Amino acid sequence: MPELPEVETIRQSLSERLGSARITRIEQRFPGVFSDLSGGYALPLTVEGLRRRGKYLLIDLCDDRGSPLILILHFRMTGKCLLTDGGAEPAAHTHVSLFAEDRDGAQCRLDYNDVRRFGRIWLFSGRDETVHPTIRALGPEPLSDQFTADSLWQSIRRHPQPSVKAILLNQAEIAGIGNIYADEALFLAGIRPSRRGRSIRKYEAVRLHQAIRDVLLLGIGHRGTSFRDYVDGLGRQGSFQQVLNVYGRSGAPCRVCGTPLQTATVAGRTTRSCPVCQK
DNA sequence: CGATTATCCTGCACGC
DNA sequence: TGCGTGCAGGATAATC
Repeated sequence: MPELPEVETIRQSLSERLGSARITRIEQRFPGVFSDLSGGYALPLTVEGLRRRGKYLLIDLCDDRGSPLILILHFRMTGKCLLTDGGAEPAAHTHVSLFAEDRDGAQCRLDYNDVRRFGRIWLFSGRDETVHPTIRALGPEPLSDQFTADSLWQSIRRHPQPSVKAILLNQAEIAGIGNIYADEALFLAGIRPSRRGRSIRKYEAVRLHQAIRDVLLLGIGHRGTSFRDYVDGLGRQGSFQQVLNVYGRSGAPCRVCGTPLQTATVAGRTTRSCPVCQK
């Protein structure tokens, strides 16, 4: 379930080698995962850089005629990118393979693998990721200056009825938070996930804003959370799962007060919290 | 119209 | 051991 820190780590892990590669061939196995321009481009495609927006990985490309293109990936739950020398056969459930050569002329291959087929890949002409309607509708990047305590406070005020967790998961309000980092941020902020937006006070929004930034930066620092499936673009696990406070710790003692952590369904998602530390 | 719920999809843990 | 069941969850469609 790659969220912002995982997608950022994937971006970093792929940047060095893929960031200057030339894609010579695209092989598509399972139809439906990848939607391209129906061949409206000329191979090879030169990679000009890798960016991220929310949970989306953006790969800037330039085709053989000099036309800019953008490849957009969303991993959803179990999507993975794996960059290898291409010696081994692609793993099971590999839906798309990009055959490429790196800066040194060495062959490499980027496999998109997704056992549950929830993830999607799009190829658009141009460089503007906002041609993708969902990306256009995304809220601020939580690690940018656009995301402030006041912008979070305004987001909460726009949604008095839904739970504060639902607001954090709403990509149109804040981009990139998923179930793991929502639970962790709410724990750090000392706020019960089921609290309705209308019950949140401004000082709590200020705390939550700081907690969101802290937990995302911590997640990136640990190179992501390898709780179940996640590995980066070179197949390496992250380590944030070792220091999670609540996610996946139902019934385990709270690291702060020792009370058993509780589980509930909030915003349609399994939600863990400390009944004592979170008010 | 905003909020909530169902749907997609497969591997794995679990109980009997 | 084998089999059935439920669960994981991001975005979107459907429904309330």
